[in-house]
Amino acid sequence: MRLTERKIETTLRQHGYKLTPQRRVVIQTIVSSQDHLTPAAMYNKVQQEHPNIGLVTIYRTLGILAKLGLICELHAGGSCRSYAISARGHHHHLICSNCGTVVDFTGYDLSPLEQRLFRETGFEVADHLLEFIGLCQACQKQAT
Amino acid sequence: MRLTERKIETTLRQHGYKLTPQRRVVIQTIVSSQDHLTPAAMYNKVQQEHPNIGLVTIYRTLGILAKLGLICELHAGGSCRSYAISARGHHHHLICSNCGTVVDFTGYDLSPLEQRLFRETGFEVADHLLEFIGLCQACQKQAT
DNA sequence: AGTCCAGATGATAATATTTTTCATTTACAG
DNA sequence: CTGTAAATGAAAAATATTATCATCTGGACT
Repeated sequence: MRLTERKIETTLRQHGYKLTPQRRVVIQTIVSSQDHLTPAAMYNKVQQEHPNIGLVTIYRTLGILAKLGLICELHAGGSCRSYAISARGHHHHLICSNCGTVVDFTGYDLSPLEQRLFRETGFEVADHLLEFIGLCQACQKQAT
Repeated sequence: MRLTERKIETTLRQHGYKLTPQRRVVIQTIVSSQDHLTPAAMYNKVQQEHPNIGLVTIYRTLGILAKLGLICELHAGGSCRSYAISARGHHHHLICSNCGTVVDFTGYDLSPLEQRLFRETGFEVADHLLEFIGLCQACQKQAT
């Protein structure tokens, strides 16, 4: 279950951020996008309807949303500054290498592995990065 | 077991790349480094002993080594253009968020999960990205 | 050891990306 | 409605990355 526009706006306010029209546009754009967006890609999308919104605002807004955990930074696609709307709770991502579609999944627990790693290496694992790259169903058909 | 200088040099030759002194320096630097290096960081290291090696060469060499799978691109650290020497065969990384040390580990198989994802989402998974971020033993003690 | 040439290098320029600065505007608490 | 702290856009600055090109060199071949 992905976050809704409303939920994101509430969270922003709760953290003392103002809800400007520009921020609403950025939020709406990322919520309604199935794939992940770089700042530049989002700027292009946003420009079509709102030519007065600057790239800097996109950067700033994406930065805030990422800091609050409302959007997720993806690495497996081309760019490393690429964001997708977040799901509630802990989850991981499946990314289509062809169309960029991002699908979330939950229910995979890495803590047994983290414990193994602690025993074997002494590393105290604090976080992890897990993404899958492949072809979504639609793009598989297309390739046939 | 990490790749050795010799193994990397052999592979380079096998692929038709020349073994220049500059490339030797880059290889030696990354092989002897415990942590991951960005092009800029490697440039700084290399500059101390070899002030005549240009940053462009660092970029080019790291690009080649990455393409041949001799070094691994890491994302979990600060930068997304950060490389560590590769281990033989399929493996994953543990990265210390404090000192940057990279430890490889093997023996963790994600294919059951990939199969589950295929059943549930229809995604045909081709690759994955798995990194762990935490504190290595030395940095844990230091923090105490 | 000497020759040759595809490939490599470094300097420079060009391009792309991200962050800073700052005067002006605006959301929203009171 | 007002005051103010925060946000915005434009421009500049700082970083990061890639392309161009004249020159140089590793290594295959004698």
